[in-house]
Amino acid sequence: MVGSVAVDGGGGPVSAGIAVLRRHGERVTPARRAVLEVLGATTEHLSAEEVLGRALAISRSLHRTTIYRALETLGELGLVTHVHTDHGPAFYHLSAPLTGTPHLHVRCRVCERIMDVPADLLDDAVRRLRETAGFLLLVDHTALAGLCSGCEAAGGHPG
Amino acid sequence: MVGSVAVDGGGGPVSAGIAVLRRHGERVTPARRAVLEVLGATTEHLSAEEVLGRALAISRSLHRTTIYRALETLGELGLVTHVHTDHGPAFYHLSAPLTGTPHLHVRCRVCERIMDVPADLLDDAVRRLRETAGFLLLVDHTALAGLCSGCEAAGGHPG
DNA sequence: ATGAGTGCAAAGTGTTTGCAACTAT
DNA sequence: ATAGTTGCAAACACTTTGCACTCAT
Repeated sequence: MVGSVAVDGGGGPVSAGIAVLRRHGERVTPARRAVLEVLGATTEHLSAEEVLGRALAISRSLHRTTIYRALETLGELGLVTHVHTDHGPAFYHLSAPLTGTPHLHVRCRVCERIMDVPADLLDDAVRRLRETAGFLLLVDHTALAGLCSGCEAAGGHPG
Repeated sequence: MVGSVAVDGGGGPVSAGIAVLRRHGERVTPARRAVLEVLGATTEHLSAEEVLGRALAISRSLHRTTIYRALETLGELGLVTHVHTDHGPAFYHLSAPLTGTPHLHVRCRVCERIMDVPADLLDDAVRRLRETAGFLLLVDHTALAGLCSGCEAAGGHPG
């Protein structure tokens, strides 16, 4: 059930997300509500495990599997986005239409933190690859790896 | 045991690799030899599982674990490189000093094939991120995802 | 001979699936 | 009422680890 999302109508990302669920005939369950609340309460990028941990504080009886399924559904509706990393889990956050701040991600190999980077960072690469190989780069679900300035200064190993 | 690699002395990547092993006091075992032969015989990018399959044709009694350990050792010596993908396994190939053809990788989300792309594809992004955030992008071990021209034409879903 | 390398079993992560029970509509 | 959701257990894919045994040096 793929769909598009409307911008936040003013009631905050949670109610905006719930409205989208309703509009698509999806049920509004405690699990989905909790996931929206968790992601709406932070600008961090959370792993499924972290979402579960915080969601339990809201709903108390949620299962890990349910979190994965809620994240999947919300993702299909365009409410939630995820980034994959080379090692370790995927990280989730509200998608740009809800937050209004599109961005890409990089991840430090040493401290493992996710950093937001400008949405147009890879535009040059996208254009080049389209022109030379006809390959359509989809850059938003993959975090490139590297060393943040702090870890590089500390002599961190590239891994 | 991190090390640097010498260019191929003319005897092909396998003997060059063996020379590097010796130079570093690493043992030259059937497993390591087989892995070098497998990767030296193709320009494809192989998963550990595929390396195992082909290596068994050479040596007959190798274990999956041993392949992972051989790939790790050869990687530390700079002989073998790997790329991570969003879903699915990592893919291995001889590193540029042995093959003489440096490149990066992208992967089609539909047909799952790995494609080589120019080594300088992300230079602009690397420079921008260094200048604006002091972040050192290490782009060589991560395959960006996308749609190859064939699968895009066929209406493939971005997944 | 001796310690690095191997085979095997087992565990470890992160994620998905099958199915009966539940609940939002 | 009833289909969509959930909880649980179990499987899944990929990779790593512990330990006794073997073989390259």
